[in-house]
Amino acid sequence: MPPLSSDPCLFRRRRKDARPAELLEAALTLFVEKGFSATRSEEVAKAAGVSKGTLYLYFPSKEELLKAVIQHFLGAEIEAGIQEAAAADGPTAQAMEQLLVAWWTRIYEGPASGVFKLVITEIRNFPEIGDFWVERVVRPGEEIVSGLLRRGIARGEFAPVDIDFAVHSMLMPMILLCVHKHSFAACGIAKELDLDPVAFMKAHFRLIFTGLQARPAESIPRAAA
Amino acid sequence: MPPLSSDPCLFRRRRKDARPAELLEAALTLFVEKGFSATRSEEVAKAAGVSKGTLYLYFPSKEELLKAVIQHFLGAEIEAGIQEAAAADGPTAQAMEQLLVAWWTRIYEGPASGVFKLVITEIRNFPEIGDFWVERVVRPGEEIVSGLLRRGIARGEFAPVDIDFAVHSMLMPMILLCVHKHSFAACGIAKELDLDPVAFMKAHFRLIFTGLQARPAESIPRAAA
Amino acid sequence: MPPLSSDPCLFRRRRKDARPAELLEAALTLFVEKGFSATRSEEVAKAAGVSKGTLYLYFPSKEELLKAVIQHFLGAEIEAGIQEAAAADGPTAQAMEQLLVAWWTRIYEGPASGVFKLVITEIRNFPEIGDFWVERVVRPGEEIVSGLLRRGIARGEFAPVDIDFAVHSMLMPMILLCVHKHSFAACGIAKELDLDPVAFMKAHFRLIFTGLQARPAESIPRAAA
Amino acid sequence: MPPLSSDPCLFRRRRKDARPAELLEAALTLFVEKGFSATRSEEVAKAAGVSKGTLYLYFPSKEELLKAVIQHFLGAEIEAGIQEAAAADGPTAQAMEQLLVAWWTRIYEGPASGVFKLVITEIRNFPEIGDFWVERVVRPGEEIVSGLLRRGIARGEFAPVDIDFAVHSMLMPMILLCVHKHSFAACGIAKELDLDPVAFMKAHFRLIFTGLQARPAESIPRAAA
DNA sequence: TATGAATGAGGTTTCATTCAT
DNA sequence: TATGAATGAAACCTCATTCAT
Repeated sequence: MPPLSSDPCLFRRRRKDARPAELLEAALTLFVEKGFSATRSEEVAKAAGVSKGTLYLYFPSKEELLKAVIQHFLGAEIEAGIQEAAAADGPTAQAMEQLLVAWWTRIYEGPASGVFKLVITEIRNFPEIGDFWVERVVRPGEEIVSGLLRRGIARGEFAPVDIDFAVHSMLMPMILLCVHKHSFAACGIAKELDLDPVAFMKAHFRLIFTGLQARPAESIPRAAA
Repeated sequence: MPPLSSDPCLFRRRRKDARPAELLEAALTLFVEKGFSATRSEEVAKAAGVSKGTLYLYFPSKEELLKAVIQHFLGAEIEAGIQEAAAADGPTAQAMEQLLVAWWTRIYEGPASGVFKLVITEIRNFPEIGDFWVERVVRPGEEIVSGLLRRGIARGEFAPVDIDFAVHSMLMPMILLCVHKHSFAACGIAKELDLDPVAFMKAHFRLIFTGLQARPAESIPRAAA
Repeated sequence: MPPLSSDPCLFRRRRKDARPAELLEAALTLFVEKGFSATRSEEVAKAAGVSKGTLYLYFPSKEELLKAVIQHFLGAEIEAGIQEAAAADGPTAQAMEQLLVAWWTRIYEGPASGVFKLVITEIRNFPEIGDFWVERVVRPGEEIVSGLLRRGIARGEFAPVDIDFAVHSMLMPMILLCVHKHSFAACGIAKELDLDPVAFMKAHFRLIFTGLQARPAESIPRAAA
Repeated sequence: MPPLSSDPCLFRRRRKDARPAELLEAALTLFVEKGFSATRSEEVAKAAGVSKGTLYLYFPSKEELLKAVIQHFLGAEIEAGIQEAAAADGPTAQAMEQLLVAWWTRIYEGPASGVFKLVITEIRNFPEIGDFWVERVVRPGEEIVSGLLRRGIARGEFAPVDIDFAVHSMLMPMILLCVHKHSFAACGIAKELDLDPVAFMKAHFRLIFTGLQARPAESIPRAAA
């Protein structure tokens, strides 16, 4: 029998190491569901299986917990997106569609989707959140898409549209989809109005790319035309 | 001589009649800014220029105030949209662009924009809100757009796309624009990333209509093609 | 047609004169039902058919209203009892029974019964009440009964018992009957336990008088006997 | 060596176990003194030596505290009375006098006396109280006395009076004595009118038993006789 | 490290009282 | 005289945070 005592308490040690992540997960779920103010810190502790006091061993205040939640859950998917974008190859529209659908499906289905709602909700109360949100999420995310768009325009695959506007036309519905998942969809209200998110993503990107690929002349007739 | 005396107190009466609207406006501003939970009812009262107690003469509880706020600020713009949509004439894309830009510019600039953020934030805590939100906002709004889209497809102006998806591609950025106005934009964060909302609306609708007007064959090449 | 205007406003005048009594009646009912603290002054006003402000034209505060209520409703029945007691004639037990049953039936059925509950409930919060209560109710009431008891003893009709104790044995159930009317009986709780109050009064006085008329020797055997 | 460590904190544990009783005692005193409505929950807490918040760790609301108070202080004395009544032996009047004086002296002197005033005062506001009051206090109390009365009548010791009326003639002064202790007597008002409660109890029961033991023929002459 | 009893500032709501009309 | 809108002190209750164990 191996000596158990070499680690004073392996089980406790494991629990201890896992605690912060468990607390962050519980906090994310509850903050997204009820909002930061309406969530009691004891609820978070209980959802993570610990007592009120323990929460304060890991986070000095509820507000710090909020900031930690946002920092913890935003990074990974953006990083992954950047890597995959760099590897995108072949016809730009096709590559982008594949990339963006895969990437946003992961975001939509993972915890990051909740962070969008949380940040939108709380940023005016805690503006410090804004800085790293822009730096770590907004700017990298936009750069992934704008880089590929620029490539498509440079190659003559896309019409020379305003890059910023096009990026927003592409991504805003993705973000709202995430927000929707944690507001209306989570209520089970108006189910007949619900979209299949992945099917919508595909249809949306195809519609946008169709618009980008059309020669301007074909597009909407001006009053003057 | 007109009968003046039927009203015992004209000044007080005027104040009394105006109070609910003043309180609703103050409440909307604060609820959108700080969230429902984080807004103290006394703050609302003070912002409306009355005392704590007066608020409760007009609304029986903070929660009822929230519901009244949402009901009060959503109706007008939707109604207006319906009327204008019925009058839309001429080439569908052109008519829609004019209609939607005008309509959403008004929504974006008026108090209704804040209601989107508020509803997204609070609907899970007060599911009763959902019912009239769907009935009075979501469904009418979608019908305005889907009706015109169907007309465009019937006339052969648009490709026969999935109507629901297209409606969402068109409107989701509008909604997120409203939400953005009251979260990131209101913080003054990352100003260099801000869009001019009306210019974006125009570019967005044009991009979408371009996509809708293109014949399918022109659109994104499939891997199999 | 007689000139109506000789009295500026006869109807209003009448109302005005009746107001204090109407308010006092409403206040008594509500104070007895819910307690002084738990009764809102607006409720009293509404029950009397006037507005909150009007109440304060007649009584300077809620507390003064309470005192006025107690003063207003306690006097009459005691006065009447004294007069009737003086006129009581014939065999003392018989005369007392008739007097007491009639007297307490009126008290039980009239507003004075509520005042007992009210005074018991509130005297510790407003000790000023106590002085005139003792002077105007307790002492006169006891004197009516003790006077007759003394007469009965002097005439040899009753055994020479302790007068004070006998008075209390006679009257305490009367008072508790009044209190009961406004607590348990008013709830409709345990109806099968309810007594017919007048029948009980008769039975009670007869039992007491029987005890008073018995010669001591007949009474309860002592341990030493 | 006994296992000490199973209890994480003996001192705190002791306090925690004692808290409800301490709070109930403080609440009884204050509710009886000032009435339920007029007692602030913070006063109760302070009287029990804890802070406002602590009260709410043990009782979910002020109203639940009231119900708990009434339940807590009524049971013991009734139980004891039942036991003693069952053991009562010898001549019924003598046995009853001993039993009732001892029993009601304990009630009068202990906390149960206050509960009478409290229940009378609050039952109309909280009718739920009525059910267990009737079941646990009124009915058992009446049965103790009516059982012994029936025995006395069956043995020919008492005249065949109406049992219910006699029970009330006996007990109502006891109850009013308790109420009096917490209203007039507690004010120090009209001290010259105060009775010695135990002496009164004895005199009262003796008077009643004398009445019960007299043959009806001896009793009050009717007008018709 | 973990607990949960305790705190008390602060939130929502009520209500006695005032006062302009 | 009568009203009822308005006030703000004070009530009930919550909850982030602390700390003794």
